[in-house]
Amino acid sequence: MDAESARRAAKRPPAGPRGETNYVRVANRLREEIIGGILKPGEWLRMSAVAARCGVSVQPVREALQQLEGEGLIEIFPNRGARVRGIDRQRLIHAHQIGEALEGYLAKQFAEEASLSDIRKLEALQKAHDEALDGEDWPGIEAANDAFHRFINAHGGNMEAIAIIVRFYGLSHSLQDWYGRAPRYIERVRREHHDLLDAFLRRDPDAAAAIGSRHVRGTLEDILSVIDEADSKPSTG
Amino acid sequence: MDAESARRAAKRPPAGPRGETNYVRVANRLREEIIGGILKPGEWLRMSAVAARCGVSVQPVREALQQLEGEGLIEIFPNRGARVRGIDRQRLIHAHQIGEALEGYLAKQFAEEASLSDIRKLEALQKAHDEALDGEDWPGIEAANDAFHRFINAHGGNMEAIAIIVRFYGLSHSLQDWYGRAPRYIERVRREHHDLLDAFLRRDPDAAAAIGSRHVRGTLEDILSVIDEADSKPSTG
DNA sequence: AAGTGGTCTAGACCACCTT
DNA sequence: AGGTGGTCTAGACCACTTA
Repeated sequence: MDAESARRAAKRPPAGPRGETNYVRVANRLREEIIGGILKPGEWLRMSAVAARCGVSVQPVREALQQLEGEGLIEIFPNRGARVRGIDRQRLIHAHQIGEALEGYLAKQFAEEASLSDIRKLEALQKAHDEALDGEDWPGIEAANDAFHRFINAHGGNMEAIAIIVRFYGLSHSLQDWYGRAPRYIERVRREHHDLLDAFLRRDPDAAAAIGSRHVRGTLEDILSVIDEADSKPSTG
Repeated sequence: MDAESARRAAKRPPAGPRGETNYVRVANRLREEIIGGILKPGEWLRMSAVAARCGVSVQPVREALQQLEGEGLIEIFPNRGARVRGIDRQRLIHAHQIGEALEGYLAKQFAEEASLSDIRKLEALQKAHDEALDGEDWPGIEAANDAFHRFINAHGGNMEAIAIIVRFYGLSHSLQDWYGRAPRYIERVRREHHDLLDAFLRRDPDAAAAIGSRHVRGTLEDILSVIDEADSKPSTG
């Protein structure tokens, strides 16, 4: 007896115990697995396999996949199948250009509109980042870095812009384990965060925009150099 | 006999004559109708009705709707239904902020990288815009304006950024019939296009970025003032 | 020519709302 | 309770790829 039959025989708790439907649950699960790197870029998603894994029929899976394609996470080839969208060099560059434009804009907006107490809160977040850096606490570094940028970006309340940025970070998230530990990268991030804070305290929107943009551009350059290095000597495990 | 039965009885031209599947066709059709303003913001989409209208069963419609939700065009409430996403004031502002950031960035990039012959082509596009303006040829004005901006934005080849901008223009597209004909708006657009061209010819990326951003911001301000005006005296038909 | 796997339909099921 | 309309499953169908 397979998992599905067992589930169906087990009375009737399968369909949404709460307000959740199956296709939403499947979409959430696949989204997490893609962003978390469990499902690798380029990997094919066979619908019947996903359906079996989630204990549902194929149709809710199809709907989840359609949603994820709309979000840009996978690509569906009609009558062929679906696979996790790869991140080639071009797409990485484009994503970071978008991030450059948006994070520059949002940093400028923060410089114009943030209160002094907002800036103090941001300083506290950066203090946590500095401490994680000093302790070489890698998960802590990533969390503190995310918190720092999220505080700036979310300040104006533009949820749509944040969604775009989050999606773009999600893209390169699976790469962070590679490039994220280079000492030069780490120290550039620390310095630029402090430069940003200075610009905010000086109330200098143009400087904040320039630093915010350059911050993202620097990340792209670091990633590309790590990729190129790995390409030239693929022996390194 | 209903339309669906008739279609199925008619031999076998229903399923994709080419490489097109039904859910793709339905998604494209709904997307066009939403962006084109045929389906109004806030309107509910009953799945069985859409299915009947497109001559398919309800399931391809569901998949199309999931995709459109992923793209942000509609919102789906599980077990309730789907409706075209409304554009409230907040969302309009947020969309234009994103456009401001991206179009500024792309104008800067164009100023840095475009060849002289590219700029000459852009001048020709603006000449067409000017002539449409002088002739008060409203469809021509809109087409020429789109062509002008598309030429700048597409120059760097960042398809993802263009997709975001197109989506954001699609949002306010249905409003253009209202605000688009105000003489002051029209003349501002003409002047700023020429300012952009000047900045490109001077090879001044920073000026191009500033003008490109202000161009979008000006559009937002015009739209908001028209909306506020309509709000304060709703008698105008 | 068979196999694999995506697509579509019909109908059952069930959540939510109305009476 | 009944109605409306969204959701799910099973199986048929078909496009595309193997021999």
